[in-house]
Amino acid sequence: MARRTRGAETDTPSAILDLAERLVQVRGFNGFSYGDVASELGVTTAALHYHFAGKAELGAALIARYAARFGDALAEIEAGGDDPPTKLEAYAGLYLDVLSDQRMCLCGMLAADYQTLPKQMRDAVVSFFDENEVWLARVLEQGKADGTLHFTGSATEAAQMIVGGLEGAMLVARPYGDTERFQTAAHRLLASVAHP
Amino acid sequence: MARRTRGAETDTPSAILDLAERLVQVRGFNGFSYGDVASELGVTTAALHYHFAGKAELGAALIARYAARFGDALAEIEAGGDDPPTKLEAYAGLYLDVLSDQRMCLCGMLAADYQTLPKQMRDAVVSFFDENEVWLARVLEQGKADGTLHFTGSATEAAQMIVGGLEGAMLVARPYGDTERFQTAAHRLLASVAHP
DNA sequence: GTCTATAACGAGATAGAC
DNA sequence: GTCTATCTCGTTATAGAC
Repeated sequence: MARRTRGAETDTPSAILDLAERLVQVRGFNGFSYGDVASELGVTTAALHYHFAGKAELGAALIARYAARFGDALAEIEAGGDDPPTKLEAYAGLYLDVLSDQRMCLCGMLAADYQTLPKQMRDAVVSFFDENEVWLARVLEQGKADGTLHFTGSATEAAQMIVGGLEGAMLVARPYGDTERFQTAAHRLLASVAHP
Repeated sequence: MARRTRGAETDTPSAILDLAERLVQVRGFNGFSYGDVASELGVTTAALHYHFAGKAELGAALIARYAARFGDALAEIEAGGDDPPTKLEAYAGLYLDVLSDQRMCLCGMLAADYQTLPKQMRDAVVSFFDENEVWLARVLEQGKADGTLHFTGSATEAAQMIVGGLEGAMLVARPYGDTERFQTAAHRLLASVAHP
């Protein structure tokens, strides 16, 4: 047969990215190796080097795919046409989905590893946060305009607090293995921009 | 001469802990080696193994010392006798001090590395967060009682949000190299338990 | 208490066969 | 596109001299 049309993880590069993504989200960028990915995939590390020249390139590809997927999810929320408070809930839901899979946000994890990352990865991590904050700030402005949200200071500042707050809630919830803990914190964070 | 009475970092074990602590806070537990500490200290790795049997023991000692120091700082804030809102500001100030030194909170960093840590370290990380939350919850209760703080839900839930929020604000602020960003987020977090 | 020496292993990477 | 084989280096750890 030729090759699957849309089966997502049938090709090797995607399978590598899937495995490496999970490993980074669970163990950190310095906590996994080419060998880990190769053995889980049932190939040798040489095969990995064929698809991704080195760990830096693999890491950069991971962030690019993750950011694209996250961007798609944001666009989908936007297209939903719900009111701003509901959009914020949906946004927090994206984080909850990741945490429910026992993972940390990829870029939150890489933020911890930041000082050890190759340049290309560093810039991509910062861009991820920038994009999230721009999207959130827009939703917050919408809410302020239509009266469904109420907060002091700039929308950007509020957006930065929400991104940091959600990342931190994930970070701390994981050692406790407690998604409830995340949800409670997330609701409190969102409530802080919802009440007059 | 005999040996310094209180010069803090004159003895080798303390010097090892100081260097290792900074390395973990900057690079993560899987981002530094005995070799890094040894070369910075000007000794061999064999000398390190004399003082700390292995990386797991060194890591456990790091958390124990860090938690003790943090506990002392909390007791000092408590002893200050300020009102609850001022105590919360002082608490956030502890995080700012760490971040201003270009470091992540030791236990926040280890929370990211959690899945790769030896058991003894895992338990100590969770205990650190527990102690912080108990202390914060007490301050929040005080504030609620004397009318200087106002929040919905339990004090423990609010405390968990604050700890997670501050850790996340640090986590994200570091890639930006922006302490202002942390401070703005921290003030917003504290404001969410301060206004009626 | 620190050193030299060395063991034992794992990690990232490459060359060249198939 | 994947393999075998190999290289080089870093990391943790130990034995024994000083």
